[in-house]
Amino acid sequence: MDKSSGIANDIGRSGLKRTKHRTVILEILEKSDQPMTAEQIFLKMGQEGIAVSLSTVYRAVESLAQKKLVTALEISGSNKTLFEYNRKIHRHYLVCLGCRKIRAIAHCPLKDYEEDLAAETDYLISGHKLVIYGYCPDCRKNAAMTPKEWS
Amino acid sequence: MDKSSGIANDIGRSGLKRTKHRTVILEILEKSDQPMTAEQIFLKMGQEGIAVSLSTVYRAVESLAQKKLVTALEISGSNKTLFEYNRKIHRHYLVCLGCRKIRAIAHCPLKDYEEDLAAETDYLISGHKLVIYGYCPDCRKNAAMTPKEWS
DNA sequence: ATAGCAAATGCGTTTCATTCGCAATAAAAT
DNA sequence: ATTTTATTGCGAATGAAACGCATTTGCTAT
Repeated sequence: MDKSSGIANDIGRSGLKRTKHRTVILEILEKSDQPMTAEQIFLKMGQEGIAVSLSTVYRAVESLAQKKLVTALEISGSNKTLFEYNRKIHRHYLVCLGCRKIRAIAHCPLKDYEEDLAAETDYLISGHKLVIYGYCPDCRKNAAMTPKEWS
Repeated sequence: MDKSSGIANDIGRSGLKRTKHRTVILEILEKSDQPMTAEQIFLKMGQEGIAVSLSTVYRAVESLAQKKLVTALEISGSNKTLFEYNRKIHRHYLVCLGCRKIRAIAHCPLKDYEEDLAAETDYLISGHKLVIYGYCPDCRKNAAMTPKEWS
């Protein structure tokens, strides 16, 4: 079996034990175009015939997040934590208030701003989190629908 | 009693009943330089000798938030919702990862960016949420301390 | 004012995401 | 192969927030 590349090996290299469950979880996240909740991962594994306990999914995503293999997102509008495969690219999110789909934004408009802010406040800036809310093209027509809160 | 200005009257004008509890809660938030959790408000009221049920605090901040008199913040690092008096100014937050103090930032670097993004994605942009993380001047020296997660 | 009504409150209970304890199991180290 | 150590399963615990319902309080029209 190939041990020098792939997701399973990323886990090994991280210092975590390379278990079946963690491998599958990371693969599921890698394939998903949307961040997923622990429960969604759990259900997906069930569909794929992989028996796993929900606690294990929680513990797996937590350890994978600690090792930076996945990223945990807290995007309001749901009280559930979302997890996504860490593609090692700094990105932001555009959340559709209609269908709740999450779209990643590659461009970061804040690079320069952080420097200005550091100079102004004398803070040591570590990073930032930006989420933008709106309605996607498909949902624009229905934008009058219940505007779910976001702030 | 003055009925044409002040916090109590803001509540009345919002369509909510002007109750003692809601008035006190809004006053507490107005005086606080930090956003507060429901429980902090509850405790503060206790200190001030005002008997109130925690459920009531939750319901009060919820209704006040609905009427836009207070703003609910979900800043990760704690799973508790923070509430702040709505000073009707669009603002962002600078969270110190050391002492967890929250400082408001008046300048918003995203005004132009939203337009570009709308043009690029064909989304109807409603708003955004930006939180910046770092270490305040006091905490910089200890920046090596356990860096609490923020993403 | 005051009676009548809808909204707000208290208190206890419930929900729901997430975490934890502990015994059983599987992965890495020796 | 055997020991060591991390991971898993299961059920129970936690903790923030929501809820049901009986009671009380603020408004509003008389």
